[in-house]
Amino acid sequence: MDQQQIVEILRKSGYKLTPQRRITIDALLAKGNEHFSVDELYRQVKEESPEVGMSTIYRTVQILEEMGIITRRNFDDGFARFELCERNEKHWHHHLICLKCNKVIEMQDDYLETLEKEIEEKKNFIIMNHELKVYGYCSDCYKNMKGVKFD
Amino acid sequence: MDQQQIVEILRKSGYKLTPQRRITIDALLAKGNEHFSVDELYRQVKEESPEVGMSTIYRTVQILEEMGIITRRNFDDGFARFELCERNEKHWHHHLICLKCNKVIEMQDDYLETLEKEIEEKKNFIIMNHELKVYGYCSDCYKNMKGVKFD
DNA sequence: TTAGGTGCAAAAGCTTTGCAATGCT
DNA sequence: AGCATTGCAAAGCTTTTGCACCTAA
Repeated sequence: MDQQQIVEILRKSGYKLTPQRRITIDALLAKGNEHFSVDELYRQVKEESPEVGMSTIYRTVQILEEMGIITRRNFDDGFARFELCERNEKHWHHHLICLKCNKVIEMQDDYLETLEKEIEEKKNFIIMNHELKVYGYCSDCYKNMKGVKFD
Repeated sequence: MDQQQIVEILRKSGYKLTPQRRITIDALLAKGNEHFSVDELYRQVKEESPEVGMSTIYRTVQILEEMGIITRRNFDDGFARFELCERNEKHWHHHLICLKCNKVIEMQDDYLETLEKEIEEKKNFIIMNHELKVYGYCSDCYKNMKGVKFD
């Protein structure tokens, strides 16, 4: 997703393209695929335009989230973080997390397509993104585990 | 997990069993398997003991989380929610979260059995628990959405 | 007895909002 | 021109903390 596409989506939705919004969009595109907090975005925007207010960033981020351009992620560190959505190449977040060594194994595949269709039909819910965390034991830890093993 | 087990865990960890804590434990057990916010818990506790302070609830919840009796869930709606841990029976957490009104729709079904088998085989990973969050728009919000709609 | 727990109120820290001024379209 | 948008400051929110008093063990 590039600037032009985002601007187009805003226009179609009846939002005005202000300089502040353009700079904010630039700033978040500069983050690439990395997640960012509103404050981090604010500081990056301020480098180019020091007069922009924090509330403008919050309001812009709100709109962009609503439009499905960015998604909110939570890392339980006290503030919300966001990430650019890749709508066409699905960029889902699947993680296998080992309870013993805390290793995080990333899953590239999207196993959930069938599941999604079912949810959209049965629950009447428009899916924009999802996040799956699987907790358990990686093979190494399981091998070396003392005591009771599970199945 | 019942009151006695929880009390036992507290005792073993050197925490005192105060009336406030006992009432709080009763209140969260009354929530069953539903998630609850600290405020919801606070109000339930107040029904029985109006003099209990909010900070006591916060502090008790903190301890219970640390002991592994409850788990924190974040739905990005401004406050933390908690859920009783079920140690032995697998208790999956599936939630549909509306990006607009923050409504959380719980999914009772476990759609992920096939997926699990695949992961265990392909990734050589012993699954103990998982958590799936699906973000999108509930039907009401989607109906009233301004501008571009997605499919 | 005494270390830990409680209630209150105030502080913290992220986020939202009211309002007058400003600026897209 | 008309109405959305902005910046500022103030308010709102949940959550944490300081402190004097209390209490379970």
